[in-house]
Amino acid sequence: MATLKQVAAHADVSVQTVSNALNAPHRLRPDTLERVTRSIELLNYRPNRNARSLRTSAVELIGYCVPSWHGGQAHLVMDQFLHALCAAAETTGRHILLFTAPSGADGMSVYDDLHARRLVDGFVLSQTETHDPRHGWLKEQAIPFVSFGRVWKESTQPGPYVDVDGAGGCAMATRHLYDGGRRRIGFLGWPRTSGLAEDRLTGWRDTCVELGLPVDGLAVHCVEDTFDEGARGAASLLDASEPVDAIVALSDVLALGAMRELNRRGLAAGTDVAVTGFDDSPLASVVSPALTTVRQPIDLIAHELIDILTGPAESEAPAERLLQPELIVRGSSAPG
Amino acid sequence: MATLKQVAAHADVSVQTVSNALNAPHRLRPDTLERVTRSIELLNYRPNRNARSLRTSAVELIGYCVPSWHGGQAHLVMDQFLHALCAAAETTGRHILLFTAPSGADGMSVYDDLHARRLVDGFVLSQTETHDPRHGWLKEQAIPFVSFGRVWKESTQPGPYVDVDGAGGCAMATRHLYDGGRRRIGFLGWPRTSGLAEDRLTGWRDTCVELGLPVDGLAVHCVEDTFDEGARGAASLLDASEPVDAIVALSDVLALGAMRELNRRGLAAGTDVAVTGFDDSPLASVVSPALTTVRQPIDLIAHELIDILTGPAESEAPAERLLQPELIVRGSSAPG
DNA sequence: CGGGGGAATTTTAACGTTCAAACGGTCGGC
DNA sequence: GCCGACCGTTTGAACGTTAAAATTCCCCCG
Repeated sequence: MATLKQVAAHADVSVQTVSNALNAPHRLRPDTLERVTRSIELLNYRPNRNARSLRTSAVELIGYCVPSWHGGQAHLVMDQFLHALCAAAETTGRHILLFTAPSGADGMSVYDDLHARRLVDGFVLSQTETHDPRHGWLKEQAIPFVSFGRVWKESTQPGPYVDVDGAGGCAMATRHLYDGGRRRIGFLGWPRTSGLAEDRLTGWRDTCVELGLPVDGLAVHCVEDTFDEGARGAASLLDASEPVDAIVALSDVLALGAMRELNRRGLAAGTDVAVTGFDDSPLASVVSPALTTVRQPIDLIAHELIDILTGPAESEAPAERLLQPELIVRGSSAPG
Repeated sequence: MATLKQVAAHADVSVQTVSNALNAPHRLRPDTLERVTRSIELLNYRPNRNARSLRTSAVELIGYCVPSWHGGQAHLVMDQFLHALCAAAETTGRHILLFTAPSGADGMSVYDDLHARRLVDGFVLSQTETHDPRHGWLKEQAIPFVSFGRVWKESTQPGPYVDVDGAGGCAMATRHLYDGGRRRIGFLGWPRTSGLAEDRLTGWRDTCVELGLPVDGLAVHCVEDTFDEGARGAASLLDASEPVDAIVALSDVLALGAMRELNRRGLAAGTDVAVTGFDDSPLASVVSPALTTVRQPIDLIAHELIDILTGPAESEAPAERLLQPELIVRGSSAPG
């Protein structure tokens, strides 16, 4: 494996000149640059990242804690997210380093260790939970990080974040259903302990109120994210004295459960009752009619995360970016 | 951030002694070790990985190319796999570095670059395709790697691999259905161009033949991995002059599609017609009755991959490990 | 033609670690 | 009481790179 020294010898210049050819080419006279470049290519030289990192004390690696799948609740879009994050990092010459850590405060030593041993420059956090201890701790340690997802139920966000406007997404879905002629729109959610669920619920409720649609008794809180719970929730909305003609679900899984229930009752999803989901997971396109759903702008999220993390040292206020999701209209929400 | 030199000064020994305290403690006299250890803890010293890597030329990082999700076809267990791989790597003090690369031969320069620039020691390959060019190329370049998944349709495997016995898995499922009293078992697969599909098909076919069950006309090749295709395939098996009483599906998605079709016809999955899937994806537990499915031993796979990659230099023959999957029996395959 | 000055290049030193060799001390054997 | 062996520790050098300072080069101006 060729080193800087060998390239220098070959091009008959000093080592530093070769280094400059790569890191600050404008400093070289065109003919020298040309000569050095040729030697570099001829010897197939690649800079040794470790030596570089040792000198500059920057490893160009970003830590990401790969979440453990706690019982059933899967992250159906995690592979998309990781791919996007990776691609975004690579546009800046960086890479993603994966690691595992216990959740909660117990995991902090892992973050600390990775940073102290200089395996990573900083972290991208996801799977943010209410009262997530990581943000405050990292900020205190002055370890660079950015969070995908807000720390719910905190008065102020410790540190920079990127998040998707869940309320806005559900509002879009609700308005879309209204535009399709729906006038009694139910909501399938999770318990209110989840900040994310609360956010999305708000989007549906506010929009309904704004449009003059009813909301009382139209929000169902499913206890877990399964087809069955979605079906059960849908059933209760359909069995009401005045049944719904549309359902906004907090997740694709709940939405698919609802569609199953419609199917079971001989109702056509998208014709008799419209349904929308959230996340545009791979499931959405695997059913028929295909599921109308709210897609998070994953590539943009990843790009913003990397941008914030690798951008100029944060000024006074940490960056806070709330991105708008996109409504993917498919068959399940055809006009009624 | 404390360095070796500072710890040495504090403990009043040489730098090398501190280094030995960490890497070869047996060389120190107990009292010296004790003293050095105390200084290390007091100063909260952590070895700088870059300096270490520069000296030893081993980065303790393993590259993994995060697959891009090509249109719909999602990797529902990829998050589990990544978590397991990460955890396995960490037991050896290593970590996973993610990257993206174009598929096919075009991506080889990325692998080459990562290795040449010393960002990784070696690679774990997955999403192995028929005639995958990566294995041969990496072997030729003498870059360490191990593959999850065989290179199908090659006479000999270039390099070490870990794989799951798909034929065995489907055989288990088939035998399980037989034991539950099923005597006419259909198979939902993919086109034969996929080595993986062929492997699983074989397991079903051979077992049926062995048990004296019919196979003619009982294998359907779905063109894509969707609920609809699964439903369509199931329909054709049910519409036959002599309908099936059980279905072995190549994937959980196809199995769920089949269950939907049963549902639509007023048949009870698990009672009237038994169904099994493959992968134990999060979907399996999200339906009711829950799906009987073949689970790949993900943790074991990850462990074996890391073991092979980080183990002693390969001897004559590269390691080849074929692991047995596990049948997860749930409601969808209740005895008929 | 000598000097000034900016551009191009080289020299020096350092980043933090580990390897290999050298060193000093202690002990047992002859 | 000297030599050799061994153990524990230190010294010197190197891994491959870049920042900063120093030097050389080249050209222009007075």
